[in-house]
Amino acid sequence: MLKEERKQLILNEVRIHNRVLLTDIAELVDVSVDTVRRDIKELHDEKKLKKVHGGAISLGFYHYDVPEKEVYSIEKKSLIAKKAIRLLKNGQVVLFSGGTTNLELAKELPHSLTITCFTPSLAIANQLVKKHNVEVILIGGKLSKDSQIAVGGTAINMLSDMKADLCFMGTNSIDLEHGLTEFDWEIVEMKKAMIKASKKVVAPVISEKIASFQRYKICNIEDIDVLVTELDPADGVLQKFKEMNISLL
Amino acid sequence: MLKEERKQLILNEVRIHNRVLLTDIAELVDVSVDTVRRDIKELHDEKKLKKVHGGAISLGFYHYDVPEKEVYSIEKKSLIAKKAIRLLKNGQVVLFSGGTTNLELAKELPHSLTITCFTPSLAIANQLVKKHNVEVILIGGKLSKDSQIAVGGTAINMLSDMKADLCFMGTNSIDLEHGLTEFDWEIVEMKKAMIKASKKVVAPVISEKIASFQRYKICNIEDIDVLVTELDPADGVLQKFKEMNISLL
DNA sequence: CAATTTATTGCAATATTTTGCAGTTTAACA
DNA sequence: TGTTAAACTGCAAAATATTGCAATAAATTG
Repeated sequence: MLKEERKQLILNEVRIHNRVLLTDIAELVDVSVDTVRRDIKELHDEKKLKKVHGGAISLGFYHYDVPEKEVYSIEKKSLIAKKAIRLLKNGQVVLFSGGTTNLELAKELPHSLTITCFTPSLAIANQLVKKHNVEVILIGGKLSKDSQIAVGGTAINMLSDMKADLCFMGTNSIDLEHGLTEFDWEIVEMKKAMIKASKKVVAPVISEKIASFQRYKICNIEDIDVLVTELDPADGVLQKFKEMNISLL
Repeated sequence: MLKEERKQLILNEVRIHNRVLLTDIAELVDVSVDTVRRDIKELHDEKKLKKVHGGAISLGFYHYDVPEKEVYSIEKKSLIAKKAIRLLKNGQVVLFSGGTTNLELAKELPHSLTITCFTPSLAIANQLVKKHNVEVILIGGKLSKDSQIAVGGTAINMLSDMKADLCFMGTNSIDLEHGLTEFDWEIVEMKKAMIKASKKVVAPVISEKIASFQRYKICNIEDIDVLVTELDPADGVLQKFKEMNISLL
């Protein structure tokens, strides 16, 4: 393994977990702790992370402290992303909605994957363009200020002209009875159009969002084909979904 | 095996695996490591990959989290931006092409300004959404990898349905005889459509780009209404433009 | 076409970088 | 304050980089 590669891996680990232990990395890439220590020292000098006793932590984490909850949710999202990526195959056309879980998914897409991605989300497009083998197609329209997602007629029209193999539908609220729901009507319209434009709908969600609902409905639970959570598919919380014939990951 | 063949092979390996080892390539194509090293050095100089100790890694991989690339001659661009902003009035509809000068313009837009901005550029949209009183409308389409601008039929269609008050047309080459020119045909098509979609065309350009031209033509000099440079409007370089009835700023 | 230049490639000598190890020092924590 | 894990130092082996050079192939020129 190249040194630079190792350094990238360390940075990525820090980004996902906010901290790394020298010993973990050493074991992971099978080099001595000394080497990892030197790598981290260099990254520290490059101001890419903060070296601490026993390992390193992310710069952002150190300066303004992220609430504990947030840290763990990044790890959960990363796990969900890794699971969801297993659904992707070369040559597919994929539609990404917005949301932080989908953002993590976009970040962690392997560079070797050759797919075409449609997205109305600025943040996700920013990540996708970094992947050399991913063709990115921006869905245009008025940018909703808070979610940074293109909404409105233009965007929905563009969606009506396409059919994706897969849609990663991020969501804030999912509930057995109420289905997928949102509080912003413009976003609801977009998401409805996205579901219509896809053969298969995948919902990557953190388990804490299960059994919550908002004002406006996007779709029924049955409209979801695959549910990806950070939990084990055998977890009790998910069994009702399984009974409704939704694949779990 | 030809040298260029080898270089293509190396690039391809990097594209797929995100890294190559000198020794692997040397064995694969049966040349000495010295030769491979020289090939990789050239590719590095061409900025096609990043040479590292023991091999090379892909640029995208390396720049995992470096969103902001340093802008060349930022002071001049900032001055141009400040001048160009004087052309804006509340309530206007403005079209932004890509380019670093336009990016600087987007960054420096005052928060008090209430305008509607259309842009096919990811980087510029990123800046514009930060301005609370700016409504941003993303022009969708296939994202060109290097320029990060939406191009193609969808984007051009969207432009054909609109009329902006003003268009900030960034450019790499401007010349009295050849007009505005570009080397990428897809971008040329977009820029043509943008000019057609605007009542008034403003070209913010660094003076060093004056009197240079590329392969493909966007428009004639006369199609430009206002030329904004970092120079004093009385500067000798600009007088020919004044004679052609172009406003200087 | 012959002569000359230029580009490409491999090799050898030397320099530099990377890495792991051992010994010592420093910092964390109960 | 003593114990332990981690950090630092210097060092040597291995891998990689650099440089100059010579042999050969390819292109250019008169």
